[in-house]
Amino acid sequence: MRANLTVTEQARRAQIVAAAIETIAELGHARASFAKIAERAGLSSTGLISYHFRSRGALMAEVLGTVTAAFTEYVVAEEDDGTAAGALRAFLLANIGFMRDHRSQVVAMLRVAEAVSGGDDGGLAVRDRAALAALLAKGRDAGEFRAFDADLMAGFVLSLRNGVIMRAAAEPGFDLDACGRELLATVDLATRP
Amino acid sequence: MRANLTVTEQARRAQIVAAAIETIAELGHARASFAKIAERAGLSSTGLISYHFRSRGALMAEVLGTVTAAFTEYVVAEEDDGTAAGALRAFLLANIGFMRDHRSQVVAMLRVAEAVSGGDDGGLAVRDRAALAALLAKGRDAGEFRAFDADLMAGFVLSLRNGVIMRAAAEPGFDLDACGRELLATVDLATRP
Amino acid sequence: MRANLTVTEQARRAQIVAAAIETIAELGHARASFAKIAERAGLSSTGLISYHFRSRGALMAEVLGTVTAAFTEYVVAEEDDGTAAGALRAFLLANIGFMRDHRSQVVAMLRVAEAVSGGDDGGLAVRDRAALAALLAKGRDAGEFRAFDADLMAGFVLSLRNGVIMRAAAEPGFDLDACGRELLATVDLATRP
Amino acid sequence: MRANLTVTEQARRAQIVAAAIETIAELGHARASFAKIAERAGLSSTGLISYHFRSRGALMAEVLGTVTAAFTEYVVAEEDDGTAAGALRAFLLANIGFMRDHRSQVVAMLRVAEAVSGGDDGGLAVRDRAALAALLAKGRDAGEFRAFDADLMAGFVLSLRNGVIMRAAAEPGFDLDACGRELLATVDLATRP
DNA sequence: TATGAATGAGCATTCATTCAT
DNA sequence: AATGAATGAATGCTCATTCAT
Repeated sequence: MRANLTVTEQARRAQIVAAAIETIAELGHARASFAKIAERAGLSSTGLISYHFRSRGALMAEVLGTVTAAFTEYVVAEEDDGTAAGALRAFLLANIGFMRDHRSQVVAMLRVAEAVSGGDDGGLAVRDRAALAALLAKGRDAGEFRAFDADLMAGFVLSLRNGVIMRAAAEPGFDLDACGRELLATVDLATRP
Repeated sequence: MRANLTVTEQARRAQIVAAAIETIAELGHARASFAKIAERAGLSSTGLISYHFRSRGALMAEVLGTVTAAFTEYVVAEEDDGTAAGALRAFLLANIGFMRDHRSQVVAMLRVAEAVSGGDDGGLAVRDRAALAALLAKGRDAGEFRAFDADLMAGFVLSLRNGVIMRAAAEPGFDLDACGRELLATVDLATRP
Repeated sequence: MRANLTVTEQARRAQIVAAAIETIAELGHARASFAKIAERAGLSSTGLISYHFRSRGALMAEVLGTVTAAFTEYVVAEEDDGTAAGALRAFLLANIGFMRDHRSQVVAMLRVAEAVSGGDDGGLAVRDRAALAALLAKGRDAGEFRAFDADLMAGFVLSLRNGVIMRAAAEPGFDLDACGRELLATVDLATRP
Repeated sequence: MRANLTVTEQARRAQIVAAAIETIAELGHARASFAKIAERAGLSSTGLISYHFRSRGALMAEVLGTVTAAFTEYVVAEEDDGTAAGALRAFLLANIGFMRDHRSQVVAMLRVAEAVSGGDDGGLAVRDRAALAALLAKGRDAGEFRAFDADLMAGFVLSLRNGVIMRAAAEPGFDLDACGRELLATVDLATRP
């Protein structure tokens, strides 16, 4: 993580990661071979990918990390009124917005997360879910939400988000905004006291 | 096509499909090679799989079809009080029950669906979602549900179900019954008028 | 080891092992790639080697085993007058004779043994040396040999043999018979009481 | 060629050769890649090795030459009573001593010699053997040794030395001194009139 | 001199599929 | 219907070497 990377190296890595993201979003994790990624990136050899990334897993981890970082930055920018309910709404809106602006990244992220851990969205999801569960528990204990199991509800919310993302990715004319509104209403009804 | 299959042929296909299901559930779609499937099925050659299935895709389609048929049969057996809300509850209960009784089949189904179409649960999902949307629309128009977009809500419900399934598959000690109750309550709150 | 192998399989394996032996004898262990071995064997693909041998290491082990077995059979056929000194002479003559008749095999064996264990002739050598040391100790205790350290002397004898083999392999016009006579005389002088 | 090297260049070459020697002694010739050598030398790029050595073979030749030169210097320092038998003893003692003091260098030398020429110790060995054979012939003709074939006997002596070296390198607790005494006694018996 | 980036050939291995028997 | 042998494309990865700076 330390900034031992030169400018050129950083640029190449970013270029490879970007090509990987697009390839994974289009073909899925398993079919996104080094050859396909190199072709998309305009590299002369798959060896260059190996030169910049220790292994396939390291590249995938970087894909995950890159998208996660971009998403985190995006979420932080969302308005937040201090309530748990507001934070939940902001989280969902951020997801919808991020999906609209960074479609390939989001899809690639889900695809990699699926493949890496074998679960719906990987070991990463455990951390994500724990954070969301903490928020939900806080709101529930403050009386903003009904008495649900926070961990299960966090799983539900993430499942809904994942479903929306994959559907938006799969259906060309999908109305993301309308879906976002319906999603907000649904989650509100499911969580309000 | 169908009527051409001898009894032996049908038995062999079923045996191969069963082995494929278990292999996919354990290793995922990408790592479930013919070699692994043949080994689990006790076959002496991967050639036999190719002999009975035109291609890998055909085998995967059969896996999907087999699980879908088993699930449909399972769902039909559920009690149904004639209301849309009752049918929705029955659908969700059937899913939970089917997951408990046929864990490998369900997991394999999701894994294949993910990989085959690139969507959250494949082209298959479109048909599934349409049927569920019809049910939801019927209930909504009858005043049993609130005024939601039936297609979107169907997607939400299926996403929730998929999430529960994958989590139950991934976490050994997961309490499927408790999750089922929370899921029913959540869906009820999200859909009631 | 069990005879689960069909006739065809055994023939192919033998063919591949033979090609491997010639390739290793000519190029050495490191440069004897599957591609070179397959080419020499007239195979259409390196995949066929992987089909018949679990890994490169397994092929090399088979090479070692094949030559060892052939050598053992050869040695057993040598005359033996019952004395340790006679057995030692017989062992050396068998080595010389085997080298003359199976030059590539012997060279390949040494090359593989070198590479596999990193030593002069591998973990295999430990067993070989132990057996020879036992013979030497028996002869020494019976008064046939002088009072040497049997283990060290066994190493000396094997080193001499290896040197002769490698030299015979490297020098086209090397007079193996004359060398054999000199070797016998030398070992006799070095071991007699 | 030689006079063109600057002090800096010579220092770099020596540094690289030293790292190569240690790497080869540890991993063997085939696994001592430029990457591993550069890492051990603390170089930032394998390109630097290629910059200072025309090819991998040139580096290996330098490794051989460096160790040979160091060994020659070591041997020359040994006492010598003027007789051939004394010189032979001194040669063997020098080998044992050099092995004890410069283990990595000796092992690397044998490893490279094996790999480079395909012989037991390479084309280098021919020169070494010729020199030793000349000494043995002189002693034989002077009546110090028995009537052997000097060239063959030289090969025997070098084989014995190589065997001792590789064994000392491979076995951690090997008693080099005891082995040296046994070696001297054995060679004495094998060569005395 | 030295560096890091790039190159492309080469590696063993896995894979679904084909085919003769 | 079933087998095992064979095929060749594709995989991620390592390697010595080249080159612009």
